[in-house]
Amino acid sequence: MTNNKAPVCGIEFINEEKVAIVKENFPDENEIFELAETFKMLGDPTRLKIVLALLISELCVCDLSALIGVSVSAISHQLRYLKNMRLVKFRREGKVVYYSLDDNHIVTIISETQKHVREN
Amino acid sequence: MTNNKAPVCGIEFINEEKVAIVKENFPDENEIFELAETFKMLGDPTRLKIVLALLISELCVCDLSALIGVSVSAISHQLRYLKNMRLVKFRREGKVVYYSLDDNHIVTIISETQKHVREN
DNA sequence: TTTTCACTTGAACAATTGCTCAAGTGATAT
DNA sequence: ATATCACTTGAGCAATTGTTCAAGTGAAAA
Repeated sequence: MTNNKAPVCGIEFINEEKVAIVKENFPDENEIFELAETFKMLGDPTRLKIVLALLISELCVCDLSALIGVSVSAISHQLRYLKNMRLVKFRREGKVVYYSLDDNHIVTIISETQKHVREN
Repeated sequence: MTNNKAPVCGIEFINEEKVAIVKENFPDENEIFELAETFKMLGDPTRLKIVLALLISELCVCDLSALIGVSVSAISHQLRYLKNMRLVKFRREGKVVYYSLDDNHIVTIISETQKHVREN
């Protein structure tokens, strides 16, 4: 089954069997999409800083703005994103809204990735 | 030191001390940037599929194109990106270029993130 | 009730991203 | 030499992203 012509695109499959084996062991499309979504969520410096901060302590929007150095509005937009992704939760105390992490796995994901960047 | 006026932006710091403590325990700007870069790299479905595939087997550009269902050119562009990020390496065998993973940590990062998406 | 404060929200905008297309490279086959 | 094949590359383009700005909301103080 090696070196057959693909009828549609005209590309020769160098190794159809290998491709088939990989396909069998592949996560389903939906899981891949969710994996990518999770990585994308952490792939923006502002959002990552928010998560890193909340990893240490519960904080209000104003604190996060001062700490990270971007506008309250920008922080709020990103917090909504993270809230929709169910990574953070919040509680209201008078006028102040406190955000905290609503996830157990993120610590491990981040520390594993820290190992990665430190050893490269 | 709580509830002081910030002279510049007019925002009240709800908790300056807490912000200071977080700041002390924060990774430096450069590490945060590299962390975000790593997550961003895995945050695109096409690139993630390439990595997931190479996690199983060494493959050529043509195989990856057939497996993932995007053009050879698109795959090649993403492989260059991943090569620059030193996540993949390649070897030439005649006309065919085989790509494989050049990283040990990525397996752990991905499987930890799989736990995350499966339990949410 | 009115004002103030902490935050949210939607629109708008520039910057970035991932793709396609067409041309180009390097290695083998003819 | 010439052609073919596997892949690379740069330009161009539509879609997405992260931010700002201005207006709006909800809670508490005046």
